[in-house]
Amino acid sequence: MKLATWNVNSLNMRLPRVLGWLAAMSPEVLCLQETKLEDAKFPHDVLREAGYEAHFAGQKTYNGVAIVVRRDLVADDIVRGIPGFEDTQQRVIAATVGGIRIVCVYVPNGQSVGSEKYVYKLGWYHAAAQYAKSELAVHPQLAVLGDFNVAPEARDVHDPVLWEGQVLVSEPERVAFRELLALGLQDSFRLFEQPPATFSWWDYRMLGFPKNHGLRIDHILMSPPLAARCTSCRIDRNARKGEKPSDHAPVIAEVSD
DNA sequence: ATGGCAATGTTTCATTGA
Repeated sequence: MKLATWNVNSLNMRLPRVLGWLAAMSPEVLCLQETKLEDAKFPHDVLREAGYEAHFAGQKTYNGVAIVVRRDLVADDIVRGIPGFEDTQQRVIAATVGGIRIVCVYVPNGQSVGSEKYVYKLGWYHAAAQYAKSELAVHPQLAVLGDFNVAPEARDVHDPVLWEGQVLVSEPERVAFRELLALGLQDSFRLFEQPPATFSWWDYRMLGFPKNHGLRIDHILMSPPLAARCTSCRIDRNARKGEKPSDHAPVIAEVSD
Protein backbone atom coordinates (compact mmCIF):
# COMPACT_ATOMS: atom_id res chain seq x y z
CA MET A 1 0.00 0.00 0.00
CA LYS A 2 1.38 3.38 -1.02
CA LEU A 3 0.75 6.38 1.24
CA ALA A 4 1.75 9.82 0.02
CA THR A 5 1.64 13.47 1.01
CA TRP A 6 2.01 16.58 -1.13
CA ASN A 7 1.67 20.27 -0.38
CA VAL A 8 0.32 21.39 -3.76
CA ASN A 9 0.20 25.18 -3.16
CA SER A 10 -3.28 25.57 -4.71
CA LEU A 11 -5.07 22.48 -5.96
CA ASN A 12 -6.72 24.66 -8.57
CA MET A 13 -3.33 25.46 -10.13
CA ARG A 14 -1.93 21.99 -9.56
CA LEU A 15 -4.85 19.78 -10.59
CA PRO A 16 -3.31 18.62 -13.91
CA ARG A 17 -0.08 17.74 -12.11
CA VAL A 18 -1.91 15.89 -9.35
CA LEU A 19 -3.93 13.89 -11.87
CA GLY A 20 -0.78 13.00 -13.80
CA TRP A 21 1.01 12.00 -10.62
CA LEU A 22 -1.88 9.81 -9.44
CA ALA A 23 -1.98 8.07 -12.82
CA ALA A 24 1.78 7.48 -12.77
CA MET A 25 2.18 6.39 -9.14
CA SER A 26 -1.23 4.93 -8.37
CA PRO A 27 -0.98 5.45 -4.58
CA GLU A 28 -3.80 4.12 -2.43
CA VAL A 29 -3.79 7.33 -0.37
CA LEU A 30 -2.63 10.86 -1.18
CA CYS A 31 -2.82 13.57 1.47
CA LEU A 32 -2.92 17.12 0.12
CA GLN A 33 -2.14 20.42 1.84
CA GLU A 34 -2.70 24.02 0.81
CA THR A 35 -5.58 23.17 -1.48
CA LYS A 36 -6.73 26.81 -1.05
CA LEU A 37 -10.26 25.90 -2.08
CA GLU A 38 -13.54 26.21 -0.26
CA ASP A 39 -15.37 22.89 -0.17
CA ALA A 40 -17.97 23.96 -2.74
CA LYS A 41 -15.18 24.41 -5.30
CA PHE A 42 -13.30 21.18 -4.62
CA PRO A 43 -12.81 19.23 -7.89
CA HIS A 44 -14.14 15.92 -6.55
CA ASP A 45 -15.82 15.00 -9.85
CA VAL A 46 -12.56 15.19 -11.80
CA LEU A 47 -10.78 13.09 -9.18
CA ARG A 48 -13.59 10.56 -9.16
CA GLU A 49 -13.27 10.16 -12.93
CA ALA A 50 -9.56 9.56 -12.33
CA GLY A 51 -10.43 6.75 -9.94
CA TYR A 52 -10.12 8.58 -6.62
CA GLU A 53 -12.57 9.64 -3.94
CA ALA A 54 -11.62 12.82 -2.07
CA HIS A 55 -12.44 13.91 1.47
CA PHE A 56 -11.60 17.50 2.22
CA ALA A 57 -11.66 20.40 4.65
CA GLY A 58 -11.05 23.66 2.86
CA GLN A 59 -11.36 27.41 2.96
CA LYS A 60 -10.85 30.29 0.58
CA THR A 61 -7.31 31.53 -0.21
CA TYR A 62 -5.31 29.76 2.50
CA ASN A 63 -4.72 26.32 3.99
CA GLY A 64 -7.10 23.48 3.15
CA VAL A 65 -6.37 19.74 3.34
CA ALA A 66 -7.69 16.63 1.64
CA ILE A 67 -7.33 12.86 1.74
CA VAL A 68 -7.59 11.35 -1.72
CA VAL A 69 -8.31 7.62 -1.69
CA ARG A 70 -8.13 5.17 -4.57
CA ARG A 71 -11.64 3.99 -5.26
CA ASP A 72 -10.99 0.30 -4.71
CA LEU A 73 -10.64 1.22 -1.03
CA VAL A 74 -13.11 2.78 1.38
CA ALA A 75 -12.44 5.69 3.74
CA ASP A 76 -14.24 5.57 7.07
CA ASP A 77 -14.52 7.76 10.16
CA ILE A 78 -13.71 11.08 8.49
CA VAL A 79 -12.83 13.68 11.13
CA ARG A 80 -12.05 17.30 10.31
CA GLY A 81 -9.84 19.48 12.49
CA ILE A 82 -8.37 18.55 15.86
CA PRO A 83 -11.26 17.58 18.14
CA GLY A 84 -11.44 19.93 21.11
CA PHE A 85 -9.05 22.46 19.56
CA GLU A 86 -10.71 25.61 18.26
CA ASP A 87 -9.14 26.68 14.97
CA THR A 88 -10.66 28.74 12.18
CA GLN A 89 -7.95 27.47 9.80
CA GLN A 90 -8.56 24.22 7.93
CA ARG A 91 -5.41 22.22 8.61
CA VAL A 92 -6.34 18.67 9.57
CA ILE A 93 -8.44 15.82 8.23
CA ALA A 94 -8.38 12.17 9.25
CA ALA A 95 -9.77 8.94 7.83
CA THR A 96 -9.34 5.19 8.20
CA VAL A 97 -8.30 3.42 4.99
CA GLY A 98 -7.43 -0.26 4.67
CA GLY A 99 -7.10 -0.63 8.44
CA ILE A 100 -4.72 2.34 8.73
CA ARG A 101 -5.67 5.55 10.48
CA ILE A 102 -4.54 8.40 8.25
CA VAL A 103 -4.12 11.89 9.70
CA CYS A 104 -3.33 14.60 7.14
CA VAL A 105 -1.83 17.77 8.63
CA TYR A 106 -0.79 21.20 7.43
CA VAL A 107 1.16 22.65 10.33
CA PRO A 108 1.25 26.47 10.53
CA ASN A 109 4.26 28.10 8.93
CA GLY A 110 5.10 30.39 11.87
CA GLN A 111 6.27 33.28 9.66
CA SER A 112 9.17 34.39 11.88
CA VAL A 113 10.56 33.39 15.26
CA GLY A 114 8.76 35.20 18.05
CA SER A 115 5.87 36.44 15.89
CA GLU A 116 2.21 35.96 16.75
CA LYS A 117 2.05 33.22 14.09
CA TYR A 118 5.05 31.51 15.63
CA VAL A 119 3.27 31.36 18.99
CA TYR A 120 0.21 29.96 17.22
CA LYS A 121 2.42 27.34 15.55
CA LEU A 122 3.90 26.12 18.83
CA GLY A 123 0.44 25.94 20.45
CA TRP A 124 -0.86 24.13 17.39
CA TYR A 125 1.95 21.58 17.63
CA HIS A 126 1.05 20.89 21.23
CA ALA A 127 -2.60 20.29 20.30
CA ALA A 128 -1.52 18.04 17.44
CA ALA A 129 0.64 15.98 19.78
CA GLN A 130 -2.31 15.53 22.15
CA TYR A 131 -4.43 14.45 19.20
CA ALA A 132 -1.77 12.03 17.95
CA LYS A 133 -1.53 10.55 21.43
CA SER A 134 -5.28 9.93 21.63
CA GLU A 135 -5.34 8.50 18.09
CA LEU A 136 -2.46 6.16 18.90
CA ALA A 137 -4.41 4.86 21.86
CA VAL A 138 -7.23 3.65 19.60
CA HIS A 139 -5.43 3.08 16.29
CA PRO A 140 -2.21 1.04 16.58
CA GLN A 141 -1.80 1.37 12.80
CA LEU A 142 -1.43 5.15 12.55
CA ALA A 143 0.17 7.39 9.94
CA VAL A 144 0.49 11.17 10.31
CA LEU A 145 1.34 12.67 6.96
CA GLY A 146 1.77 16.22 5.84
CA ASP A 147 3.64 19.48 5.78
CA PHE A 148 5.08 19.80 9.29
CA ASN A 149 6.91 23.04 8.55
CA VAL A 150 9.90 21.83 10.56
CA ALA A 151 13.23 20.50 9.31
CA PRO A 152 13.99 18.09 12.16
CA GLU A 153 17.79 17.96 11.93
CA ALA A 154 20.78 19.76 10.41
CA ARG A 155 20.96 17.18 7.62
CA ASP A 156 17.44 18.23 6.59
CA VAL A 157 18.70 21.74 5.78
CA HIS A 158 20.80 22.65 2.74
CA ASP A 159 22.81 25.22 4.71
CA PRO A 160 22.36 24.77 8.47
CA VAL A 161 24.60 27.73 9.29
CA LEU A 162 22.60 30.09 7.08
CA TRP A 163 19.33 28.81 8.57
CA GLU A 164 20.52 28.74 12.19
CA GLY A 165 17.74 29.91 14.50
CA GLN A 166 15.34 30.74 11.64
CA VAL A 167 11.72 29.74 11.49
CA LEU A 168 11.30 26.08 10.38
CA VAL A 169 14.55 25.06 12.09
CA SER A 170 14.48 26.91 15.46
CA GLU A 171 14.96 24.79 18.55
CA PRO A 172 11.45 25.33 20.03
CA GLU A 173 9.94 24.12 16.75
CA ARG A 174 12.21 21.10 16.67
CA VAL A 175 11.31 20.33 20.27
CA ALA A 176 7.62 20.57 19.32
CA PHE A 177 8.20 18.18 16.42
CA ARG A 178 10.07 15.76 18.71
CA GLU A 179 7.00 15.67 20.98
CA LEU A 180 5.43 13.61 18.19
CA LEU A 181 8.44 11.32 17.99
CA ALA A 182 8.38 10.93 21.78
CA LEU A 183 4.94 9.36 21.42
CA GLY A 184 6.60 6.59 19.44
CA LEU A 185 5.87 7.96 15.98
CA GLN A 186 8.74 7.30 13.59
CA ASP A 187 9.98 9.42 10.71
CA SER A 188 9.56 6.81 7.95
CA PHE A 189 12.07 8.59 5.70
CA ARG A 190 14.81 7.86 8.23
CA LEU A 191 13.99 4.17 8.47
CA PHE A 192 16.00 3.78 5.27
CA GLU A 193 19.34 4.83 3.88
CA GLN A 194 18.83 8.05 1.93
CA PRO A 195 20.91 10.11 -0.46
CA PRO A 196 22.43 13.15 1.29
CA ALA A 197 20.82 16.54 0.70
CA THR A 198 17.35 15.14 0.05
CA PHE A 199 14.71 17.80 0.58
CA SER A 200 10.95 18.23 0.08
CA TRP A 201 10.70 22.00 -0.35
CA TRP A 202 12.71 24.53 -2.36
CA ASP A 203 12.15 28.29 -2.47
CA TYR A 204 10.75 29.51 -5.77
CA ARG A 205 13.24 32.37 -5.58
CA MET A 206 16.98 32.51 -6.23
CA LEU A 207 17.19 29.25 -8.21
CA GLY A 208 16.34 27.32 -5.07
CA PHE A 209 15.55 24.09 -6.87
CA PRO A 210 18.33 24.01 -9.48
CA LYS A 211 20.82 24.73 -6.68
CA ASN A 212 19.10 22.22 -4.39
CA HIS A 213 18.72 24.88 -1.71
CA GLY A 214 15.97 23.04 0.10
CA LEU A 215 14.57 21.82 3.38
CA ARG A 216 12.96 18.54 4.36
CA ILE A 217 9.76 19.67 6.04
CA ASP A 218 7.18 17.21 4.64
CA HIS A 219 7.04 13.97 6.56
CA ILE A 220 5.28 10.65 6.97
CA LEU A 221 5.25 9.59 10.62
CA MET A 222 4.25 6.05 11.52
CA SER A 223 3.28 4.25 14.72
CA PRO A 224 5.68 1.39 15.61
CA PRO A 225 3.42 -1.41 14.25
CA LEU A 226 2.98 0.46 10.97
CA ALA A 227 6.67 1.40 10.76
CA ALA A 228 7.45 -2.31 11.08
CA ARG A 229 5.50 -2.83 7.84
CA CYS A 230 7.14 0.06 5.99
CA THR A 231 9.32 -1.11 3.10
CA SER A 232 10.32 2.24 1.57
CA CYS A 233 10.02 6.00 1.85
CA ARG A 234 11.27 8.51 -0.66
CA ILE A 235 10.76 12.02 -1.95
CA ASP A 236 9.74 12.37 -5.59
CA ARG A 237 11.80 15.40 -6.62
CA ASN A 238 10.81 14.80 -10.26
CA ALA A 239 7.44 16.27 -9.35
CA ARG A 240 9.18 19.59 -8.57
CA LYS A 241 10.45 19.91 -12.17
CA GLY A 242 8.90 21.49 -15.22
CA GLU A 243 6.27 24.15 -15.71
CA LYS A 244 4.21 25.46 -12.80
CA PRO A 245 5.46 23.17 -10.05
CA SER A 246 4.42 23.36 -6.44
CA ASP A 247 7.31 24.49 -4.25
CA HIS A 248 6.99 21.12 -2.45
CA ALA A 249 7.64 17.62 -3.76
CA PRO A 250 5.56 14.62 -2.69
CA VAL A 251 6.75 12.11 -0.10
CA ILE A 252 5.69 8.52 -0.72
CA ALA A 253 5.96 5.53 1.62
CA GLU A 254 5.10 1.92 0.98
CA VAL A 255 3.80 -0.50 3.61
CA SER A 256 3.34 -4.23 3.19
CA ASP A 257 -0.11 -5.82 3.46
C1' DA B 1 17.31 18.64 -17.54
C1' DT B 2 15.94 21.83 -12.92
C1' DG B 3 16.59 28.40 -14.09
C1' DG B 4 16.52 33.78 -11.14
C1' DC B 5 8.79 33.82 -6.84
C1' DA B 6 3.93 32.14 -6.94
C1' DA B 7 -1.04 32.32 -5.78
C1' DT B 8 -4.80 34.80 -4.14
C1' DG B 9 -8.10 38.50 -3.80
C1' DT B 10 -8.69 43.02 -1.27
C1' DT B 11 -6.40 43.01 -8.17
C1' DT B 12 -3.00 46.87 -11.00
C1' DC B 13 -0.63 46.20 -5.17
C1' DA B 14 -0.73 43.73 -0.48
C1' DT B 15 -0.41 39.56 1.84
C1' DT B 16 1.35 35.13 2.70
C1' DG B 17 4.25 31.31 2.26
C1' DA B 18 8.84 28.91 4.03
